[in-house]
Amino acid sequence: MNLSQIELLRVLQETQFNMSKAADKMHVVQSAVSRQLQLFEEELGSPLFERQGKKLSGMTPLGKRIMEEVAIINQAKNNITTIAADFLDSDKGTLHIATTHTQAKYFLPMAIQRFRKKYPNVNIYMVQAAPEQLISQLHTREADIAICTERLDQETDLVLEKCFDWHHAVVVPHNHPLNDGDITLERLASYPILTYNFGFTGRSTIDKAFKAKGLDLDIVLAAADSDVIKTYVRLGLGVGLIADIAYDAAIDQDLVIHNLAHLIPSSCTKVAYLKHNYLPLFSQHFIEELLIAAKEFV
Amino acid sequence: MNLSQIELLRVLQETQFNMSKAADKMHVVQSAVSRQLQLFEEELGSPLFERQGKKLSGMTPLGKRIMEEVAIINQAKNNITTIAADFLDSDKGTLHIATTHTQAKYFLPMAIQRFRKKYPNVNIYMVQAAPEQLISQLHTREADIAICTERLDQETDLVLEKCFDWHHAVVVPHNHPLNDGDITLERLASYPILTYNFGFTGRSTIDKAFKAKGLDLDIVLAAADSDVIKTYVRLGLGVGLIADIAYDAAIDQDLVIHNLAHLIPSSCTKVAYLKHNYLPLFSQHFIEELLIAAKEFV
DNA sequence: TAAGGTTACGGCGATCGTAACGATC
DNA sequence: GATCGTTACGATCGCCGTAACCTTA
Repeated sequence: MNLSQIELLRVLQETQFNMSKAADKMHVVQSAVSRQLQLFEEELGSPLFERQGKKLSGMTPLGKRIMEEVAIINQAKNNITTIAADFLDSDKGTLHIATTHTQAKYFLPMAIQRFRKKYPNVNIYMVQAAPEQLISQLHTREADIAICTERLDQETDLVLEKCFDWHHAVVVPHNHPLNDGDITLERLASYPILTYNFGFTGRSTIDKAFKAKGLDLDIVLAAADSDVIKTYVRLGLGVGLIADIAYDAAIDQDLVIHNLAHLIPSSCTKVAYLKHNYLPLFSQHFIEELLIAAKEFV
Repeated sequence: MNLSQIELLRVLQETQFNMSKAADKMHVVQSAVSRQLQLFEEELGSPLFERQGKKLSGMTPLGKRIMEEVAIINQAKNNITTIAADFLDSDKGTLHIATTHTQAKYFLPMAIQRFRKKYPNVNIYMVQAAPEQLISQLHTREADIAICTERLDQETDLVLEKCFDWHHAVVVPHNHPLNDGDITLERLASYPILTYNFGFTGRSTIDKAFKAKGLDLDIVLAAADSDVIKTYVRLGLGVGLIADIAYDAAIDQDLVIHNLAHLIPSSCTKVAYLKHNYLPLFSQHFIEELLIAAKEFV
């Protein structure tokens, strides 16, 4: 048994058991992968993968159990290199942040600006993705830190820290009838709606609130991006349901915002990272910066 | 980085940083160890060991931190081979039990006899040691399971399961004056005492009980072994303070036993094994057998 | 001088890449 | 025939062991 065999198992899982792709990822030829897998299975005495013909089609019960240990080993191995690098020079490195558009544009800029000043030699990569992909990016180490609102709570192998609570809001042009009188969910539902894609930026909370009142929404446009929504609100397509933090008082003067705190439950933006995963000091400091920025942000 | 380097770190720790001994344990020559350590430290970029001249004298802060990950990797690696072997044939293997004399002689026989019947192909090795060594034997994998009374509670990386409670008792010859009238700690303290070595079989509980009353014990003989104590009680050296479970009604007819349940707090025999350490099915069954035997035992 | 560690060097074997072949869609 | 995997074979490079040397108790 050796570490490349252990890593191979992880890569095979990531490539859905495709040896050729795994070979590419590991920078070796495909036949090397084939042989190493054979050797490893031979050493253990039983197959780890189910096979259909020659292709791998899944994992055996033994394989699944062993993957738990494999994941532990890979993480500890990565920790060793990270810890050592951090010890050598804790001001240098790379920070991969996975987040959604709304957070990247409205919440993160302040924290990132300050962080850059403290750590000019840290490269920041911002990975934008849908919330459901953020978690898998943590697991595949494409991202070190994930920041978002949805879908983080049920994961048991993540460390979560709350940043700030926010509410949804309506944005409409100045001449819109919604600007007169109280706003209710019923009134809102009578207009064409522009809001986030499902799974984005508290969309599930929106749906739940309307559903609880038996209201159907006429969603004419769904986007991952608050700015896209605002653009089409300006064009008169309907009323925009966005995060209140996505309204910029300076730029969005041509739109009127009405907070829906009393109608739709608040959402919470959180930062997440893998449990048992060593984060370099600068990453830990970035999280601190984030929490400070969050307090000022609300 | 490779697995033998990881294992080397563990072995170096076990040998108190002696490369020559580590080389022996790993079945390679000493120069190979020297080079592999150099290579590994070079790869990480900083030394893991403190040095006095050429000799290793301790671990650097970095080294200590990295040893945590090393321990995780080694354990997971061992788990992989154990799981695979267990999957191949779960009725075969080796069980290393570390325990003290009292448990081995008076508690374990029944459980072991039954276990042998179920698993005739499992080799049982009984490692006898002082309680304080049992834990380190778990860590070094000299033992899979430890059974004893003392010193297990504060360890956070062990899984503990309670077996049974027992009390201390006095054993004296038939003609001894203690056989007449009530027994008190004060009366006991007026006789020469024979009991366990410190650290063994609830000795600390005994000391605490007498100390609480301000009594000094005149200990004429301390042994690790209940039978040694009984032998010298028979020779008239004094009164024996032993575990009640170490009195065998059939064999010890020439001695009178008085239970001290009302004078000395009870002790608890526990079974312990490493957290996150995969135990083969037969080992898990042995523990179950142990718990059943414990219920019948009291 | 014994015990512990380093360095240089030669040999062996593990593992890789090339390449030809087999299977499955 | 494109994709995916296996097997055979030659070459290379990593790692070990031998051996000579260094350092400290």
